[in-house]
Amino acid sequence: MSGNNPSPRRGRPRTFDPHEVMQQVQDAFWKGGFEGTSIGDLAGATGLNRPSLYGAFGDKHALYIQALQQYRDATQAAGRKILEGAPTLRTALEDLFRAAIRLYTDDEEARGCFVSSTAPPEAMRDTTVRRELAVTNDGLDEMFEARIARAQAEGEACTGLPPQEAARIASAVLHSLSVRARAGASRRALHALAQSAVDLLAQAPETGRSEGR
Amino acid sequence: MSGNNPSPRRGRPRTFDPHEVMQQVQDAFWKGGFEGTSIGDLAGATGLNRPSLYGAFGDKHALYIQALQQYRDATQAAGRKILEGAPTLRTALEDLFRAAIRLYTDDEEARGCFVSSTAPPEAMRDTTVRRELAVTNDGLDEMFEARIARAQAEGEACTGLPPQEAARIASAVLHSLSVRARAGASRRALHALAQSAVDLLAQAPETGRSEGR
DNA sequence: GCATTTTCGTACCCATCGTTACAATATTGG
DNA sequence: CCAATATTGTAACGATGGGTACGAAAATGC
Repeated sequence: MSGNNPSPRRGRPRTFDPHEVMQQVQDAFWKGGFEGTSIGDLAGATGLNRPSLYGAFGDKHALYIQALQQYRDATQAAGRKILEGAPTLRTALEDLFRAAIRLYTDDEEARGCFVSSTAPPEAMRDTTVRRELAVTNDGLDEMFEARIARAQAEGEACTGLPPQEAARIASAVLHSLSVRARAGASRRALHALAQSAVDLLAQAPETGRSEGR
Repeated sequence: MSGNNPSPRRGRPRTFDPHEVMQQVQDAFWKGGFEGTSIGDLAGATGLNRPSLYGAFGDKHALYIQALQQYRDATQAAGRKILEGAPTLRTALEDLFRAAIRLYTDDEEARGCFVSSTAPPEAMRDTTVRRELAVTNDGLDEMFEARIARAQAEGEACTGLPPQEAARIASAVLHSLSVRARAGASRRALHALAQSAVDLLAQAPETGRSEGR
């Protein structure tokens, strides 16, 4: 309560903010993948030198795993907030897909989702990465399922599919948006796919179908 | 007509079949990705040495591009045949997704689709890879669209979506099956996702929905 | 048999990789 | 002001990366 610094540790103080550095590490891995990004690239992206990275976060593999986790925690928390904040399932899905497309095509760069664009090549030889990838996918499924179950409880869902299955279709759309964004697809094309999926997953109850647009 | 060899070229003859070697190259890249697979790995997988690989196919990048193209040509030709051979859209999609799942989980290995598991990390820095990825995605979309348009022409489709949009949802399911397979999802889980997608995309015309299973 | 052509295989080149030793620097505790 | 502690930056290590030079080997054409 008295000092402003919560823990003034002994020794020379750090000249960087670990969370900010991890964000820059994530961006570097996002562009080049795990194997395609060297420690030198990470040092350049963060502004600090190799030994500092090792001292603060561990080796390259630990750095990458932490980046995966930080990305998953941040994006899925934001996703849940978007889904919960929308009044209807249709607008919830529209808002979430719109946010995803913005994230996947930021800075006019075709970068896709960080996890599903960089983790798969490592997942076959690296069981830790594979587990992180699986946890990320499961998190997406559960995120959608919670919102779809709520819509059904409110007498709104009209898919014909149980919430768990509809949720996995929604995750599938995210997977596809990522691959297509990474391939350079236009935002217009990505939005078209998202809108088709919304039409399929959140058909308005009273009207037949394909009324909203 | 006289000689059995069509073109007995001069010089020492090759001791390998280029197409078979390319298949082994593809398998090696499939497991480790582009950056994660060294020329030494390729030499080990094919049984021939580095200079022979260079002489026959070019450098590592050219090797990878050729593997991408060969995979796309083979899988999409097989996919078209499966789709066209099925009597109804429902069975067409079921057969194709079943074949994809078998391909993605071959040998009990969680390998996913070769292209969408290995190309994305390179696609941001390598425009050739990005183009190959885009061409592959477009090919998938067109493959599905042709079959869905035929179903609609036969008075069968009942999605409410135009064939082009429904086709892109079907491609999205393939993208997701690949990521999930690479993450180690069980075949049961993959088949469940595929079945949900079929129920959504190929609802039987007379019955309401979710009748087939 | 001999020149020509193509492939094979060893051996090597240089750059870069991930990682770490070590000395200099900057802080805290007393 | 001095010991203790933690970070910083340079410089180096061994290993491995992609790519290639070059002579030996195996075929054809004459």
